[in-house]
Amino acid sequence: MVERSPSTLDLTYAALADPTRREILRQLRLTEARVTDIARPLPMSLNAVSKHISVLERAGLVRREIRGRDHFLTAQPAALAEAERWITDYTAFWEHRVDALAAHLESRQQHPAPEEQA
Amino acid sequence: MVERSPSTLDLTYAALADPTRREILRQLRLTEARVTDIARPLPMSLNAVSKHISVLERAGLVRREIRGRDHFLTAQPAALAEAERWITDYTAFWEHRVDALAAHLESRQQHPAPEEQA
DNA sequence: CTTATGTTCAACCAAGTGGTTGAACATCTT
DNA sequence: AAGATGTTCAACCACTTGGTTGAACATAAG
Repeated sequence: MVERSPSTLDLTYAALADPTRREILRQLRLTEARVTDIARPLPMSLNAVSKHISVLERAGLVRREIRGRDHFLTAQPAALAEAERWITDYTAFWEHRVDALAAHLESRQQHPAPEEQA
Repeated sequence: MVERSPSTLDLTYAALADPTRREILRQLRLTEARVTDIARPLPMSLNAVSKHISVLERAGLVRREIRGRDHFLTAQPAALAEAERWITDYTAFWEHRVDALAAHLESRQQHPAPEEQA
């Protein structure tokens, strides 16, 4: 019942967990686009797309610039940095362990410890 | 109503979107652990933790090995590869664009010489 | 055999998600 | 002013999620 507000990392990963939202981001790699432009190729209502965009916006992955009645969206790839770093740090930890294991095995192969057996 | 089954990427990002599950993964960096071991430091019931572990398992991020009554969990960092690649590919696209823009501006500023390549 | 330990299953609940439709609001065009 | 276009807001719905409790199941230990 503590209901803390979700962290940036939570929001980012949750936003990326939906294929429609990833598709929207992919669409925004090329250029900015209006809500309607983004919705056109997607197999759902404009309102549904509008909701997806809010999720992306809340996660900081997309920024909105209102010009007249049009809302132009641009992707904010920098917002992915934290999410990427979590994974790379995590896997880096493993690569270190694998390296250590490899080094250990190699050293044992070259100078076999007498009290251990393969 | 088409209700396709969620992709691996969906499952992975959804699994990472919860701080409890990230904490579980962090705990499993060091060594394998039993469900009870994982649950002990967490501020929720064992059953809740059991559910979180299922989510991680369904995403392939954790593997379970049953020995007697104990279920030993090990992290599977390789399962993060696809999720990481999506982000790196995405941001790489941007870095390319930024590089291209920088090169363009620089070449225009410096000289009519078309020698780009740092 | 009986009891304690480790884990899941099942039912429940409140809140969130991903979609819908219909209305409202804002702005551009005629 | 009137109409068309772009977008959000609000209500609704089915489903999922993250938590709970209580029971059941599986195995280890006395």
